Amino acid sequence: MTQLPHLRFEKILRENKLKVTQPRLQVLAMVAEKKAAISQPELEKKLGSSIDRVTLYRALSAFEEKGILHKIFDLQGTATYALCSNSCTHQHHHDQHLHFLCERCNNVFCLDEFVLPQINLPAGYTLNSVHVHAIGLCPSCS
Amino acid sequence: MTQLPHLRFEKILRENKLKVTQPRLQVLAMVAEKKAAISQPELEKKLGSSIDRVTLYRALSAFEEKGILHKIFDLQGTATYALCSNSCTHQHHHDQHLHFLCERCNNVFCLDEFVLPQINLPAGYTLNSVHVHAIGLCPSCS
DNA sequence: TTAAGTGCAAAATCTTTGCAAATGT
DNA sequence: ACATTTGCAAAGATTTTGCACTTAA
Repeated sequence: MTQLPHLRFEKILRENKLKVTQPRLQVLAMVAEKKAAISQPELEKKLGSSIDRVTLYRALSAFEEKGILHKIFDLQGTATYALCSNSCTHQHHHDQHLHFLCERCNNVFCLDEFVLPQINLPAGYTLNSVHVHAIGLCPSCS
Repeated sequence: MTQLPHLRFEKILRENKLKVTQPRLQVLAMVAEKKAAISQPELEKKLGSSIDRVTLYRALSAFEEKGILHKIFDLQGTATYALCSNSCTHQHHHDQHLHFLCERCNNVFCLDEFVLPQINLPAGYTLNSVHVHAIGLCPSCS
């Protein structure tokens, strides 16, 4: 967290046996830069023609597969991506997630530090993880 | 609930100022028939060529707009649709929702009757509604 | 050196739009 | 009779695939 971003991303890529390439570093930097989760179209717009659309798709799926990013669907059903926090181990990754979806600006915020409540299910269901989407207005839009 | 399905759907359509047409009745019947939420591709497959793909899209968006169906995104991000329960007023519709997403069969189950827990948010956020996605194995897959 | 990753072109999906014909009230 | 809805064709958007060239290790 305190190291230079560039080195941090290199480390993440190496740890996941992915080659360190310009496109991947650019995508990670752009995802990290925004406080909220970012969608493929938004990334594409911001990256302009510096990397190919297909490369972006492939980078995002590789990152998702490795658990570097996690994918959240916003209110319109568009996939958005956010860096998994440091505390987000592979275990934890599939566990608790609290996301806030703003109805006005449509941003998705990950509130990892907030603990989720217990969920009770009918008999017969096996529970593996819980995703909570809180919907309303974010601080900027309130 | 006790009336004939066909009449029930006619009533729903009339109440929402939508004309009672064959395509709409077919879609509603098919959604009601399945216990889990159903996706557009699945509906399209089941309906075969009896109604046009475009008509299906339009029916689904009309129903969603009127609050007749609600839309849930499954684990792959595909939109699925389920009938709002009778107790699902326009108010309530935007409130509490507990959905179970099965990792194995990928079905989405609405567990409307289960009460959602209280969610605590950081200062600055205005909460309007909460969607909980419980993920695991449904009774058939457990 | 060589396996992995990139970019381009093209295919495959998925979703929307325009408009004339058909249908419900 | 008239506004709504449908079906078709076509456009637009999104995502995936194949393959030759490039690049990181």
